[in-house]
Amino acid sequence: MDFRFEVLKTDPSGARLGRLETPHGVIETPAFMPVGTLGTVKGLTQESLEALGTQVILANTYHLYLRPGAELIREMGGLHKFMSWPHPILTDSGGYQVFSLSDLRKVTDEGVTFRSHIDGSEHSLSPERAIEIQLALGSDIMMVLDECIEASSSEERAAAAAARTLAWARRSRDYFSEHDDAQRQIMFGIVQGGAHAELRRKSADETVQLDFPGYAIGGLAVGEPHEVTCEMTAQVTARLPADRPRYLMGVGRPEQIVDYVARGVDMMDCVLPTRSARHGCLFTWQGRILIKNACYAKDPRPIDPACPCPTCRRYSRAYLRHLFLSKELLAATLTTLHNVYFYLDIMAEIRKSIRFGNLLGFRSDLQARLENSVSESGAASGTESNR
RNA sequence: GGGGACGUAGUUCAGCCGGCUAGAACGCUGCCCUGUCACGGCAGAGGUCGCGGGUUCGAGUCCCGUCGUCCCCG
Repeated sequence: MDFRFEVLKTDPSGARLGRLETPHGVIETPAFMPVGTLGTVKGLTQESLEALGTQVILANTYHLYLRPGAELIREMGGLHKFMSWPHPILTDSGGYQVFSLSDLRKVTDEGVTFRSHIDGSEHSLSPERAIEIQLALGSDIMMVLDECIEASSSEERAAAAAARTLAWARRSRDYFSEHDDAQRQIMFGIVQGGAHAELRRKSADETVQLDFPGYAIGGLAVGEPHEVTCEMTAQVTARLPADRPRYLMGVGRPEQIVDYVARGVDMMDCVLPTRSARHGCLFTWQGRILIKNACYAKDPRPIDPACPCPTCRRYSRAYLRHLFLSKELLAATLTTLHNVYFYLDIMAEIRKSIRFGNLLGFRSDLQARLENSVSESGAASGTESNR
């Protein structure tokens, strides 16, 4: 096996500095994984991702299965080769689509039946099939198929989804162990349990029994308050083995990420930096900028004067706003470049602060900076960064 | 000189035989986005219907005048 995870240092907060070796390279943790659902981080080239220092990206089983198809990607030599990304890739199983495409699917113990959002055709995804597809894609880390539910779900509903996810995890593991000929991939189990602490603990314990090389925490940040996300995360990480990576799925905002890391999370992914960029919301060390706002029409400054990213080195807010209002493609590219850089930068700072045993200090600094800028009414304040 | 069209939000236009609290699209302003169906979603501001008379219970809608724009014929 070319996989190895090691925790290099633990911060007083509970945060962990680590490294996850994969056949396609090392992931320094805590890590943020930009989302590239269809084998592309929308708006960016692979060269750009590399230049930004992206360690690992996330792709999606359900979407790639529908188009261009798992077999095609296998024939093309696997996803790494197909998309020319020789670095680590994590594939989500399609479990989230069980949740987000809810009006197009039907869930049973056997698996999920979907109607394609592309052409309406019917497809079924079983735990085994999800692994089979991910074996064809050849991702470094694959996820078991799980059932993600609404944050407001009752205890009964959450218990049922957790039980089903556990049963699916067992089937996934068994199928994987029988079909993993190349042994170049690993699989993570997923903890569910809704917003119910007792269920979260139970799901964590039972999933750990199945002995996965890493564990994900799913079904959070789907509408519940941040404090609840933190509490559920803490309940779970307290029960996960310390020597395995933990992946909190689908989070989060920059200031929230620190809180998750402080609860022992090693990996995260989120569409926020990429989707928000395409919708004109830019993250900076001084808070968020809504670049479409009129106050930036004649603003010659970059998004963040302290940011060394390719966009901030060269382009003004006024120009970016113009690109946005004109619906130019370059708007998405330049803003995504910045937001992804910012997220990776935050992670680098987080790792640095853990190395110094001071994540909580970093956390309060960040909080203070963000609050300061908000009180100056967000937008046009010309404050320089103190980084 | 004669004849004919048209003048309604910033823009392009809808408003049938008179009953509207005058609409749409785009634009404008603001907000949202958390394992991506979605360069998307939501909300808001903005009009004395060219102007002046008249008919009518009631006129953006009908009549007269007037100003403006455009077209056709001399």
